[in-house]
Amino acid sequence: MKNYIPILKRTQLFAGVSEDEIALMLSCLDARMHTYKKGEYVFHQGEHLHHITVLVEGELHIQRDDYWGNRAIVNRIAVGEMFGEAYIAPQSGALLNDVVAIEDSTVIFFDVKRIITVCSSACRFHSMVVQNLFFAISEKNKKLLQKLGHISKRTTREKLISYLSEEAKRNNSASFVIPFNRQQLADFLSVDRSAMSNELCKMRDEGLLEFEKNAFKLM
Amino acid sequence: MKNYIPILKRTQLFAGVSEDEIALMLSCLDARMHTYKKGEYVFHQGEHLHHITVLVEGELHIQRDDYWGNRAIVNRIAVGEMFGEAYIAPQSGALLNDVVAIEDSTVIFFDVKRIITVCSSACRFHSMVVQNLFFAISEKNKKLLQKLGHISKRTTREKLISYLSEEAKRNNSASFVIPFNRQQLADFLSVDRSAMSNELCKMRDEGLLEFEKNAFKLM
DNA sequence: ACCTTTCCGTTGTAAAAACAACCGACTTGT
DNA sequence: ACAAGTCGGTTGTTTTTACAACGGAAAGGT
Repeated sequence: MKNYIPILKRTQLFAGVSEDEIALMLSCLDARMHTYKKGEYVFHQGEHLHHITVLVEGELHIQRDDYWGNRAIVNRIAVGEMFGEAYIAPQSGALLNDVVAIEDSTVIFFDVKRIITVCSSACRFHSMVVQNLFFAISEKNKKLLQKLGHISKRTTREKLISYLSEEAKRNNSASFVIPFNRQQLADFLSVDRSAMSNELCKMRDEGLLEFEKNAFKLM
Repeated sequence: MKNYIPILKRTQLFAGVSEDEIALMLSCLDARMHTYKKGEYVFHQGEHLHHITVLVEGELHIQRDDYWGNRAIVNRIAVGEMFGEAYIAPQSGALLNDVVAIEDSTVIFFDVKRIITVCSSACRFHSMVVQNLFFAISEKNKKLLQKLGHISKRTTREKLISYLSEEAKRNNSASFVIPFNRQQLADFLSVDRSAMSNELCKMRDEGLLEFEKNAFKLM
């Protein structure tokens, strides 16, 4: 687990905390590590969570399959990001989604109670972690609102424009690379892949944008 | 402001804090009250927030209008609920939505910095408020995920089934009353009102459900 | 080098949604 | 009591999407 301390240091959760302090806090927060093969499930719909999960290697998708097999990628977790903050309240019910490793992945679990219950003087940086978690959840909240902004658009074209505009803005450039292939982007925006592909090409033909694979350029 | 202390006591934010303690904390948290007439904007898209807003009277809608006038109700704030938790992080940018009073409303603003910076011993219950805010944001996070679950369904019927099923579950009954009229529900689910109305009636004719105004019964 | 798999664009068809327009019932204000 | 406005259902048309199926290019493994 110590190998991953440099990665933890760069996470939102431990921002501003030194590696030495993190090492000390690992036991204080009851940290536990686990690895998953590509395709393995980290969590299943219906489970009850009591931990914050930080991804230190690989990539996770939070996804939901409905009764008829339509898959929606609710979110994508990259190295350094975490999962489970939506379920830290005691009254939170069961997990609503599946969490799947789409690459070989390593995660570290932190006991929620240990985090939000400020412990003895042993953890001088504990309050900073609490504040970091605050900001992190708040940010994730905001991201969900943004995604909602995209998906609530009525047509595939509008969804694409909404998403791509934001990516351009986020990268401060009309050219950028998105972290999804076509199928994943379609799932993310909750539309049909072929229809979306079609719409993308129409937009390209109309001169709205250019793309090659995952690299886009807005005009 | 003191008139609303009983209401604050029943909010998530002040759960477990006595009215006397709340009264003491109001100044500690730099609480400020403001009233709005029906239709007035509490916040406009593009503003920067530094406060948590608690609604103590009336009703608010968080909504977004796109370039072409389509309105999406991102969320609905009832008395006792709060807004602004998605923007408490210092790196949070501008507000992405409008917040509108749809009834004459009264809100109380709390300075974010004052909340998350634990103050001196004067506020014995401060840490409880911090923990409450944690759970509240976490819960809101979860609600957004649930709404995403509805909206990411492909068809109007599926969205309706998803939403209504959840309402039934939440009320522990096949019969329940929803807090939206038809237009608001359509906006919430990001679909066309008439198409949705049509679909609802089809589902009724197929025996899937019954309804009268906002009262629904699933079969 | 060959086979397999994945990815992405393309096409045609059927289904569904958006849109516009209208009407009757019910509220609300005066 | 009347006028104006809101609300919800209905219908027909146009636009958009979902779905299924195919093929070529690229990637990956043996």
